[in-house]
Amino acid sequence: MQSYTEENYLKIIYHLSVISNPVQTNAIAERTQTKAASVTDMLKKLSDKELVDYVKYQGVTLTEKGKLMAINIVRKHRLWEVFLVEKLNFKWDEVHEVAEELEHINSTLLTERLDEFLEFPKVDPHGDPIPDQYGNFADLSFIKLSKLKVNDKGTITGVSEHSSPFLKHLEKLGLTLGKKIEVSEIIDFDGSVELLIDYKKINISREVALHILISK
Amino acid sequence: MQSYTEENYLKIIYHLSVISNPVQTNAIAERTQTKAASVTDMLKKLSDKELVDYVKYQGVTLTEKGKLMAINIVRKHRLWEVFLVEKLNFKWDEVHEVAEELEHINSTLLTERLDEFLEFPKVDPHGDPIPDQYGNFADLSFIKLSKLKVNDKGTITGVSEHSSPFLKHLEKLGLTLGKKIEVSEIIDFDGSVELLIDYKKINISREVALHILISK
DNA sequence: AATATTTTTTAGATTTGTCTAAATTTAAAA
DNA sequence: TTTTAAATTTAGACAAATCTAAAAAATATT
Ligand SMILES: [Mn+2]
Ligand SMILES: [Mn+2]
Ligand SMILES: [Mn+2]
Ligand SMILES: [Mn+2]
Repeated sequence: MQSYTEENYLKIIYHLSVISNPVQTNAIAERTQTKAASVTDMLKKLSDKELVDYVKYQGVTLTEKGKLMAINIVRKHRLWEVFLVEKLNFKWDEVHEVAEELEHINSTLLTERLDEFLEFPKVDPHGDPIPDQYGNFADLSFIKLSKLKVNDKGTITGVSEHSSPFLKHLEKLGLTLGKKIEVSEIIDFDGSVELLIDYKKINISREVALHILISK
Repeated sequence: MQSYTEENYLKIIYHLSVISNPVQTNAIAERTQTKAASVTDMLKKLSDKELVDYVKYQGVTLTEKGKLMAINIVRKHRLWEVFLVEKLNFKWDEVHEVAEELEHINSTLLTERLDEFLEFPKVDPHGDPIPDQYGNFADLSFIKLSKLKVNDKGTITGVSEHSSPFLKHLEKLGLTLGKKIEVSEIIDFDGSVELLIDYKKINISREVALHILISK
């Protein structure tokens, strides 16, 4: 049985692995809001438990066991986020802190029943994929519009924000499901994106781009 | 901000206050599964925080502040139990441990939205009253089945023992919330009670009768 | 009232997760 | 290839929550 703290480390290492592998001490320290020395202590502990492969001065990689645990925490986090938004009418920006706590409730029955209750959602309110109980992610063939580069083309296949103001805004801009778009420019200043749609150029904020899902 | 541990102490002191006031160190130690010495340490800490009035060698009483905190934890515990049973199809003997963890999630928004989602339940799956957000309990008038006389009638509205074996036993006997019963005989020999339920006679031990709550 | 028993508290130690400051290793720059 | 800088680890300390064993206080019993 892992402590709340160990679980947070595992999850953070999991997320950081996507960017760099192995994961460095300082990167973890920054995310956990602790000091490098504390991280070193924890890495030794996780290594003793065989949840990470740790090489002094190099960094850590999750073992298969550690990875499964991390994915399970991510699974719970995202399921709870769906619950909060779909059932309790939280806004997409209100769910994170609470999910950060709920993800540590350990009960397989609870997790699986929650999944069922939510009708097995594939993505969370931010468009992030929800792994199944075995740790497998459905291959989602869409990415956030904000991840596209200049000249990339694609089709709008979903949104990861369901609020009325947001949807109305999209509609007004002509950004509806099935529409083909092309990124014509990305403005460094504010991260906003210029799109080509229906032979017209429009500009959307980074905030909006983050919640539009694109498939190629 | 209270720690998980402090919250558990507050809740336990609250429950024990009903039986004896002030609450004694050993009683708390038994409930928290710790030693008396540990309890003494915690009582000093809670006293410093003005959550309890503590008199050496005498015991503790919750302050108004401490009592409100305790009631809020009880509120969350019972709301989550309702959620688990009503929405996730948990059985009434399966909810306790999970609620024991969920009760520590601190988010007013979450608690109030959950209350609303559940349509403001007045009692939990065991018939225990759910306080409102100000700490007020609806006046529920029930008595122990063991206090009934022969020929007394009533409806099962709660239980005062939440262990899984006990609850499963009741279920097997058909003694669930809402069922109407009548006392047909009280056996002097062992204090067991003969009941009329669904036109059938069943016999329950005094031990069981002590933990069934009846309203007329 | 004196003695025995129970209850509670103190003293000192341990574990977990954290910190600061100093030492060490690795990486980058001159 | 030295020298410098950055990243990481060790050493030693601390707060929270717990423990055991011994001392002290409150109750109960003769
Ligand atoms: Mn967390
Ligand atoms: Mn999310
Ligand atoms: Mn608890
Ligand atoms: Mn209950």
